[in-house]
Amino acid sequence: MNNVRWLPSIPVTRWLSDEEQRLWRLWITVTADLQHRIQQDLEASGLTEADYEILAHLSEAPGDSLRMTDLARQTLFQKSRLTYRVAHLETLGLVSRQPCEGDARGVLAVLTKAGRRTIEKAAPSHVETVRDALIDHLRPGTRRALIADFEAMLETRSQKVHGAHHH
Amino acid sequence: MNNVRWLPSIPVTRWLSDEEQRLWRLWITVTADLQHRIQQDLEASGLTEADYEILAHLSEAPGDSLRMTDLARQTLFQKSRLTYRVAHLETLGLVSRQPCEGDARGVLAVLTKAGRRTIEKAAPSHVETVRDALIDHLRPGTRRALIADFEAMLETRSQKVHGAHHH
DNA sequence: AAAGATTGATCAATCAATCTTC
DNA sequence: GAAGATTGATTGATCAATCTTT
Repeated sequence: MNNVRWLPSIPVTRWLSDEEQRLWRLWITVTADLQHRIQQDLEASGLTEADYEILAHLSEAPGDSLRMTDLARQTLFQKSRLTYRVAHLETLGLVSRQPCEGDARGVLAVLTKAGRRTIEKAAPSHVETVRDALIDHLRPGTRRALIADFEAMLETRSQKVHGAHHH
Repeated sequence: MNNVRWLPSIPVTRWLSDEEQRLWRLWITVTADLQHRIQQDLEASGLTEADYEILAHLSEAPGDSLRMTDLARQTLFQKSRLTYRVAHLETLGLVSRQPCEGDARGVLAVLTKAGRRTIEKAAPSHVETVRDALIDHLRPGTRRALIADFEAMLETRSQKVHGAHHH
């Protein structure tokens, strides 16, 4: 697998070129600004970014519900974080917890009617924020190039992970 | 300034197209993964992402030092967050606080020798992580396109902010 | 024992005061 | 009073147990 292992192993740091440096700084700025504006926008609905993500995933799930583990996978949250956030959403009346049919260990997080109203009310301005802070500023060519590079990147990654399993 | 203000103001939500949606999901995934791997990598040096940023900015500043306010501006941190993080770095012996010449209100954060050793030790693998989780996966054309779009975006933004000042 | 989920303790981030110096 | 910086209180995130069911 490691086809250069017989070459002298000199740990040379490949520092960023001026252009790469510039891109990295811009990336940091744009990302920070994007996140900040998303948070600002969601304040009007009394939601955090994490809360919005949870509600969004539930609203797209069949039966407006998901098991905690599946929801954790989709949102990329840790289990404990999800537990705390869902508990919070429950106090707001936006989500309810229900026992899981056929598996007494499981817990189903279900979007309530108030939860659906909330996410549907918050969504338009959230999308507008994402557009205004990112998407609308990327030209069609940039979008296509990014999608291609990102997908190739994730493809490489999943192959690496898969490859690591049978060493 | 608002050249469409005489048009009927129908608040139509411009939902994301399939391609835009795909890009946005990829962006979220890539960004989350990038951040996660940066954190993982810095653990070896006992630093958080925030700590690294602070040390990095200090190491590039003249005299290895910056006033708290300036450091906050550069890192995009809030003042109180910076106070807590610098206090922590001080307990680690990586930064020291010194009174500010000529302005008794100011506090100078100064990189110590241990601080410089730490950042110089952490930097190579940090850069490698940034490359491996992002930069190296963007083709030259994608990089140029991104830089152009990002810069145009920030330019637009600063004009808007500037314009808002003399309403 | 492994999977699903929660809890307690700890650390980090945020917001609204507060304090000092300009 | 405004700028520079810190503090206290609160909320959020994380990690290592813990508990139950499979």
